[in-house]
Amino acid sequence: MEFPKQNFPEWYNEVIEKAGLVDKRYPVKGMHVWLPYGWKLMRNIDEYFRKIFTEHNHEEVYFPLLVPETEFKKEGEHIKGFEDEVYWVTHGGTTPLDVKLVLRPTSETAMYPLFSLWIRTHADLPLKIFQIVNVFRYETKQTRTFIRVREVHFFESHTAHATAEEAEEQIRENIEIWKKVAKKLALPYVLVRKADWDKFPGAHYSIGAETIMPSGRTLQIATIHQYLQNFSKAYDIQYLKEDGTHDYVHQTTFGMSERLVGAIVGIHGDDRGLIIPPEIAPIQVVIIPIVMKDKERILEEARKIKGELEGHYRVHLDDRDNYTPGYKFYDWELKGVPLRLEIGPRDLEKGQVVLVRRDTFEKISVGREEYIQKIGELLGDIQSNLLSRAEKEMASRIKNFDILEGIKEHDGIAVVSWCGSEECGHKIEELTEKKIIGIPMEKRKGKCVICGKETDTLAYVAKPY
RNA sequence: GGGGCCGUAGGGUAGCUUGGCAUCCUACCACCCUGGGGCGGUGGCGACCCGAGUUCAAAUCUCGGCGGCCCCA
Repeated sequence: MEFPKQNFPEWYNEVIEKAGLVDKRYPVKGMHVWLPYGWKLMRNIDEYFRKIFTEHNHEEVYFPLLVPETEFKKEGEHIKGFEDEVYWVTHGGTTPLDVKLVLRPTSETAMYPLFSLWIRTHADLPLKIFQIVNVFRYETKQTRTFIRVREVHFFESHTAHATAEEAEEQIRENIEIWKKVAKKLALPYVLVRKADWDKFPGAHYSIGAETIMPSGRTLQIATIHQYLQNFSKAYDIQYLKEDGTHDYVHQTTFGMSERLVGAIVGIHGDDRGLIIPPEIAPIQVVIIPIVMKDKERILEEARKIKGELEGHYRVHLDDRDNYTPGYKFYDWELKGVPLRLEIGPRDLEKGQVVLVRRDTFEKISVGREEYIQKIGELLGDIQSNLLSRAEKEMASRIKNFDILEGIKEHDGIAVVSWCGSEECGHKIEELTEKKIIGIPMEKRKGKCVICGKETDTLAYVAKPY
């Protein structure tokens, strides 16, 4: 690595390419190529989404990429929020289309016309589906790999319920799912309710999971939205109740994206490169044979070890002949493999292997009779260590402020009392030159930093990506 | 939204002011030598973002396009 992590923007750009996550040279702005190693990481995350949402009674579907303009424009707030940043398909070949098509920026407008056909009676509810697809947004701001891109690898779940209470219950369930996801990825976060002017276009309210990157900027890594009947009225999604009357369904969504990879890179990495949490690492253990005179004997032993570990862990044997062990150490550290296993002549003699942790660089010699189990313990320990040290780091960047002074310079989240009015909210944003990224669940008595009114509402003020 | 910097082999660069043979490092290929923290040697392959203009001549100057990076709002 050429850049230290302190130099975050440069470090970030360097590590994602050198570690083999993406190739940014694709000649369209805001779009990059996923390389095998990076794609495997993304796919491991996707697989977890499939598992956890299936356990929570969601079913996977796939809707088309193109949405007709007529459907896209049905919900007023939604279209206002997105019309400036969608890609339009205007021609079929050389023939102009009668009805233009948009590349989905998210799939509400693709799905809900079909929801209207699928949902007839209360027996059809709740409906819970998800899909993992690419969405397109014509970002006008500076693009950043994983963090702000024009083609986004996206997860979205959509639910429909009979009552507002059931939709609220779904929001609570989504939060529980998010907690599991965050643990799996070892990501620290805070949950906030978005300010009214900042909620998802068309939503009744929005909840965001926000984390803090090393630059001090916050990154929204998951969003949960309560729509109530805002979309069902626009798309005429009605069901027949037991009493014979009709009502519109109540809807929620949950979205996550490749930003999670950006967060993992930024939050866990160090001066030597990536550190990938064991739970989702493409390779959990890399075996490096230290081959000297006994080349064949050691390689044979390394292959045997690989065979022994394969049923338990995701393991890779680096038997490249043209590189020295030292080179391989640096290489796999850059790629963030959580655990390295060295096997050389000395170990062979003693019937042991050497294990080296990526998070602490601790070296552990362990006998062959117990090493399989020890690896499991170490991987678990690395996972929890990554999370706890990231949580500590994040907590140190969240600071209370009684006055506006100092907030501008604070690298992280400033917590202030706020009366909740849009007027005072915008003043806070203007004076601090930052944004209210949301309202924490936590309440505390105080006086609004702008108008001085008594309040128990707090605001998180930060510079978001 | 505003400002600035930039585009030369796979990657990183020199050359650009003052137009004329494109520099070095790395990677890659071949052979030799090696191996518990980025081995070394010899030889080789490989580039001026795209388009238009000025000119005898453009990496270099002018204009446009595409793309990248940083900072500020």
